[in-house]
Amino acid sequence: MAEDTDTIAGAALTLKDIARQAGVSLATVDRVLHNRPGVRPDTVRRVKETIARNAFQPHVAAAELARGRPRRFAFVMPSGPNPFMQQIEAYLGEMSAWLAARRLAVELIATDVFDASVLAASLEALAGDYDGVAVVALDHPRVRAGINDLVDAGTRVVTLVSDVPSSRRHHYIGIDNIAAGRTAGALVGRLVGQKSGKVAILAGSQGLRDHAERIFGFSQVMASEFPGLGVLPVLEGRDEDDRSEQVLARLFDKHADIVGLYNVGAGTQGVANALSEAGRDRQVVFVGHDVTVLTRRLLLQGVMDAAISQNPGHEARAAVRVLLALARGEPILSEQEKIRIDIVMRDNLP
Amino acid sequence: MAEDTDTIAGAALTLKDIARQAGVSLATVDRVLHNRPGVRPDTVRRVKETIARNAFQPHVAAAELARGRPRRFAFVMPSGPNPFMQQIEAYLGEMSAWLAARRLAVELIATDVFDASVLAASLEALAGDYDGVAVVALDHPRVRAGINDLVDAGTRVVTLVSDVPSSRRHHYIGIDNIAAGRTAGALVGRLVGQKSGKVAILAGSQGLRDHAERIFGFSQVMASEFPGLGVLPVLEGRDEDDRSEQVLARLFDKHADIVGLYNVGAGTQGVANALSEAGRDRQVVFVGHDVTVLTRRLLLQGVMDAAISQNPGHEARAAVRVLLALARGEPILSEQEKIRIDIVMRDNLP
DNA sequence: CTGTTAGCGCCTTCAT
DNA sequence: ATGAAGGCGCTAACAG
Repeated sequence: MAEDTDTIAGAALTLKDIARQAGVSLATVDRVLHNRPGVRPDTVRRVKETIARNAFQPHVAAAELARGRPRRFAFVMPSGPNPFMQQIEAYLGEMSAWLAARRLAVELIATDVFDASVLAASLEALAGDYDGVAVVALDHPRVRAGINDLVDAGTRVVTLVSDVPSSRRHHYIGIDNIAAGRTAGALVGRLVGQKSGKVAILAGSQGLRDHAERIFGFSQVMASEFPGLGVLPVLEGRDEDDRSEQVLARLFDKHADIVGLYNVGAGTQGVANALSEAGRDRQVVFVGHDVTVLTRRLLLQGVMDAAISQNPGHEARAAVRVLLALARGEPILSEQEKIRIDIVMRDNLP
Repeated sequence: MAEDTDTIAGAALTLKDIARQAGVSLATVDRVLHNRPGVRPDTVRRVKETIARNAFQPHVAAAELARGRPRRFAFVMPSGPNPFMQQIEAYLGEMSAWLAARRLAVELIATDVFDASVLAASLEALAGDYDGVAVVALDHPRVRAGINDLVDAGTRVVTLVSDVPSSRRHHYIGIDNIAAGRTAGALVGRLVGQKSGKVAILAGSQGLRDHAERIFGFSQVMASEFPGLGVLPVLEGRDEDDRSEQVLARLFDKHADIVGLYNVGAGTQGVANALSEAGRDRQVVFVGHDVTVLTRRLLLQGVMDAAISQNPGHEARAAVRVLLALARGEPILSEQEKIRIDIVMRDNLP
C-alpha cells in the first residue's frame, strides 16, 4: 500500500515549558513575547532564542480567553443606498454567530464618505474606542491624516474597497482597479472579435479614484492591443440610472458603429434601457462591474456579456479576519486575504 | 454629521449565567448544549429555552482551551506528481503557523486514489485516529463504503476536488465541473467570434468523472449556442504531455479548419507543443484548466486564451475550516466555503 | 527588572 | 439525573 505520511504542525509546548527551559518565570516570557518593556536585554535574547529553538506558538484560544475584554471593530461605510456596500453589510450580518462565538463586536458607522471633512471627523470620533477600524476611504489629505492619527493611537486600520495608499493603514482590502480596467478592456476587445467600430466608456465620475484607474487600465489595453477599435471620449453618468441613460442615448444617436461598451460604475439599469431603446442590446458587447440582482439578470438575458467583480462577501470577511489577526499580532495569510478580480459570465455566475 | 450606528453581535453571557437563569448547574447546561444523555427531558427543555431566549453562544476560545487534546485531521491525497495537488499541499504548509496556534495537527497521507480498493483500505486505516478527514475521492462503491464507515464512526469527512455525491460525506469542497465545462464552452465560442470551423476537445480520460462532466457541459453549450462550430470527437491524452502532443498533431494534420481547442485536463505542455509545431498557436482559441507556472506563461504569451481555475489555496483552507467547524459543531459559512469557477485571462492573473 | 497568583469560560472527571 | 471542583494556557495585576 503505497502510503506516505507527512505532518504539518504538531508541537504542543506551553509558555510554562519555555519559561522553565529559559530559566525565567511565566511573566517574563509573556513580556518578551509581546515586546513589553522591563526585561534586561540579554534575558530577552535568551528567551527569544528558546522560543525560536522550539518554534513555540502561543495557543490563541488561551490568549483570547485570558484577555477578558471583548474586541471592538468599527466599519465606516457610505451612508447612501449603494447596493454593493449593502452587500458587504449583509455579509457582515451573516457572520454574526461567528463573531459572537469569538466575543467580537462589529459596529457599522454610516457616514458621508465622499465629503473628506465629514469622513475625517467620523474617524477622529473613533479614537480610543475601537481595536480596529475598516473604512471605505476617500483619498484626500484630511482623510489620510485621520487614518494616520488612528494608527498612531494604536488602532488597527484597514481600507476597504477604496484605498488611501499614502496613509499608514495596515492593509488594503480590495482590488487593483487598474488591472480590473485592463481585464474589462481585454474582454471587450476579445468579445468584439473581427468587427471594427467604436467603443464607449461610461463612468460615474472621472474624479473618483477607482473609476479613473479603471478607465486608465481599459484605455491602455485598447490602445495597445485593439488599435482597430476607436475609443470614444468618456461619458459621465454620476452613477445614476436616468442620467446614464440620457448620455448614452445621445451617443447612440450620433454613432451608428458602436460595437463595445464599458460601464465603469453603477447606473446599470440606465445603460440597459439605452441599449434596448436603441435596439442594440444584442449587438453591442457590454461589460460592467459587480454581480447584483440586476447585472445577474442582464447576464442571463445576454444583454450584458461579462461583469468584472470583487467578491463582497470575501471583502467583508477578509476585513474582519485581517483586523483580528493584526490585533492578535498573528501573521496574515496574504494569499487568502487578497481580493481577486473575478470575471463573471453567464455560465459561472456565483 | 449624518451618522448612524448599528452593532452586529454584542452579547457576552456565559454558561454560568445560563445555569443560574435556568436554575441548574454548569454541568447540566453543558450536557444539554452537547446533546449528551443523562438529563431529564423537561430539564432539557427548560435549559434549551434559556439558551435560545438569550441567544447564548458559548465562547469558542474557552471551549477549545478546555478540551485539552489537540485535534487531528488527515488529508488523503493522490501519490503521483500532480501539480495541482502539490499546490494544495503547499498551501496547507503555508498554514502551519495558523494551525499550530490552534493546536491542530494536519497529516498528509499519499495514496493511489485511482485504485478504489487501495483508497478504501487507506480510509479504513484512519478509523478512530482522526477528528476529520479530507479525501480526494474516486467515485466507486468501495470508496463510498469507506467514507460512510468513517462517518458512522464519528469522523467528519469532506471530499476534496473530486466528490462522491452518493456517500454521506459532510461536505464537498470543489467546483461544479459541469458548470466549469459550460464556462469553457462559452469562452471558446465567444472568443472564436464570427469565424466558423471545428473545435477540438482533449481530455485525460473520459472515464474520470470530472473530465466527463466538463466535456458534458462544454458540449451542451457548443450545441445550443454555437451551432456553427462543429465539435470533433473527444481525444484522450491520459494527462500526459507526449501522448497529448501526438494525438493533437495527428488531428491538426487532418483538419485545417480548427478554430478552437478545449483541454479538459493536464498535458498542457504537449498541447502547446502541438500548437506551435503546427504553426497555429496564435490562430486557435485555446482554453484549459488551472493556473500553474506553465499555464501562466502560456497566458502571458497569448498562446492560451483563458484558464478555468479552482483556487487551490482556497480549497486547502476551506477544507480545514469546514472540518474544524464540523468538529466544533459550529455553523459553516457556506458562501465562504463555496469554491468558485474562476475565469483567468492574462490581465487578471492572480 | 522579575516572579507569584488569580482568574478568563468551558469541559471533564468524580461524587452524590 | 444532577452538582462540585479542578484544570486547560495565557494575561494582568500586584509583589518583591
